[in-house]
Amino acid sequence: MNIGEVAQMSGLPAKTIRYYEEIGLIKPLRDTNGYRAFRESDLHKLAFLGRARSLGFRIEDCRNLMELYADDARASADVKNIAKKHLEQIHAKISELEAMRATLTLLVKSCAGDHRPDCPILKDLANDLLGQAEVKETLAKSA
Amino acid sequence: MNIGEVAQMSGLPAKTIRYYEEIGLIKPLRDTNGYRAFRESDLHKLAFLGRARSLGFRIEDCRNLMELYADDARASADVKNIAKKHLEQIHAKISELEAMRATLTLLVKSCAGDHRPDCPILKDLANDLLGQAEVKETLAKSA
DNA sequence: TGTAGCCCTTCCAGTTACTGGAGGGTCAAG
DNA sequence: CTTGACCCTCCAGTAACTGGAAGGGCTACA
Repeated sequence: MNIGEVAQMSGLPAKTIRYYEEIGLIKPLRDTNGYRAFRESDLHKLAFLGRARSLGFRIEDCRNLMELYADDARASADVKNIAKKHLEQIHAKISELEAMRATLTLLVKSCAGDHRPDCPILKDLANDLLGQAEVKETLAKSA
Repeated sequence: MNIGEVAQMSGLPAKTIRYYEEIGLIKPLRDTNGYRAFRESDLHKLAFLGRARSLGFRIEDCRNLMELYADDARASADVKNIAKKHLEQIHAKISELEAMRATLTLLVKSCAGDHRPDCPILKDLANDLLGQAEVKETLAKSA
């Protein structure tokens, strides 16, 4: 199979597939004309990678997961650990984003959004630091 | 003020402050010894940037927001639009992450996590593509 | 006056996971 | 024989920093 076919079947862009080869995730054969010759096992790996990436696993996690997949003597605990750590990071990211969302939602609601310059969003961005007593002191000292 | 002090007060790393100067977000003066000499207005801008970044605004949004902040004739609608677009992207990202979380949570729960190789997580990753009828057909044709 | 230690400078490289594009071979059809 | 759709490699760019090397400046203390 040429790269176009595997791209089609795996849903990954050809560019990405070349990149995965470059970083050693797959090792397709080569035809005499220099074209990559993908075996079914390569396609399988690409599918695995696509699925893992769509679940947000980082490339290095994907590499480890593929190694575990290939290792008949693996312990499922190793797989589970990778997944659990990833899940924790997802939790953390969601929390972070939800905090942003909460603040931004309030700010957007409170802004008139008309032709006038008065804007609670800008006020919030500006009035963060310099109202703090600690910073005022520091500034006073250094003056 | 030297960069160390503003770093302290703004909570931003000195490296980041230098970077912000490099991309033109701030323009501190220079002492005769070549050290950056920050005014209070620079510190104010850095605080603004820090706050905006902590709400997840991209640098280019920050740049636009700072321009609007400096423009007495701004329309709050312009600010609100930037914030609304950003909020939408946060929504989208949260949804994406929540989908991942849902799937991963199930997978992690279903994995024994012991010394045995059997692992539903790896099964899920592997059994995505090659079970699909469409791909089977394509493979059959090209064989 | 020397030197230790911390602060500051610039510049270069690396991070993540691709993506776009230039410049140029290959192949199948008409 | 040319046209168009493939394929190749290599280089650069993305976002927003971060780390580190190499070197100069400043203050304090012996």
